[in-house]
Amino acid sequence: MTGRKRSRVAVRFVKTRDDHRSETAEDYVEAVADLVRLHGECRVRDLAAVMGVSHVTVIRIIARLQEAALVETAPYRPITLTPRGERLAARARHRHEIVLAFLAAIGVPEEAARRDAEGMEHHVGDRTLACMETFLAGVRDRVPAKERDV
Amino acid sequence: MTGRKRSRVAVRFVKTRDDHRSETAEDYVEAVADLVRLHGECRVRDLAAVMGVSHVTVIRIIARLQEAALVETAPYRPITLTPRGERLAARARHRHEIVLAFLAAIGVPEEAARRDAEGMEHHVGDRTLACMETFLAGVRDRVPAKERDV
DNA sequence: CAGCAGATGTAGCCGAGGCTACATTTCTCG
DNA sequence: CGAGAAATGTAGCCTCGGCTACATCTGCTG
Ligand SMILES: [Mn+2]
Ligand SMILES: [Mn+2]
Ligand SMILES: [Mn+2]
Ligand SMILES: [Mn+2]
Repeated sequence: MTGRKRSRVAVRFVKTRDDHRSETAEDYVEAVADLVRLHGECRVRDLAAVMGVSHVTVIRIIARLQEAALVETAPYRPITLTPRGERLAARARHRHEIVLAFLAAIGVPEEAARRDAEGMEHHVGDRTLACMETFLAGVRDRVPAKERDV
Repeated sequence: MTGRKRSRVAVRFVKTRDDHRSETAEDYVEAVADLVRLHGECRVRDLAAVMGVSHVTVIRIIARLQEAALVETAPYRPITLTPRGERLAARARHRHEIVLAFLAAIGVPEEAARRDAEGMEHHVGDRTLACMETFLAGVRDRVPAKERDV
């Protein structure tokens, strides 16, 4: 390690920074999908309220997501997902749900689980996700649906 | 004025952004502590190698951490932790170790666990951390040290 | 159907954290 | 001792994602 190039350890930090680069896209398409499902349409103001940022921040981010062909919008019009956006939203939601259910399964209280899952989800790789699913399946086996609450 | 109608959901995203603001400090003081323990001192080039960034990035970040009274350094000299920095490093390492051990305990392979833990750790709140520790204690109970491997 | 309120867009600021290119300092070693 | 290499620092550029202030558009409602 002494005075060498990029250490083996560095790949972890590079991966984490990479996760963060995709995080905004994932959270936004997920939010767009939710808003369309819940309110029929997704407006800039809705996203601003959900994400807890100003409408200006939303506008700039949406512009980039349109560049990336994840959303479609026109001036003063609602925001919709492209097929690519839909697919990303579905993947993001699936992973989000598993992480959330997993935290609940190990006993984390509802609200804390929701809060921590929002950040953790973006760092959960395929292997970890698979282990969470296996764990959840085990819990379901041991405790049949009838006896579970929530 | 713009963000008056912040939804209840927004607190999760605000919390996640907050986690990210403390992330750099946590990872850097942890790395400084590790390097001092392993090599006797921590130089800019070591941090650059470990974090996988250029030395310029390290210099700027270290300057900010010094502002925050977490590290101490002088031009062309090694970097050390202040008492505050030591405490933060200890907390960060403790949480990091638990998250890593927890992932291993649910069956995530070594390298994947190390990679995912590096990002996940910063989003693990006290409640979640406590649940992970409880889970680990349970595993240790059920499978005594001698029979555990991997 | 006109005006106004609210939604959306634009301009321009900020800090964090990436980078390259070049300047300066330290330190090793012949 | 005194190069020259390696380490460190500086200048200046970039993107991302925050923000406020102000401009413009849309859609209601009186
Ligand atoms: Mn998220
Ligand atoms: Mn993160
Ligand atoms: Mn760490
Ligand atoms: Mn980390």
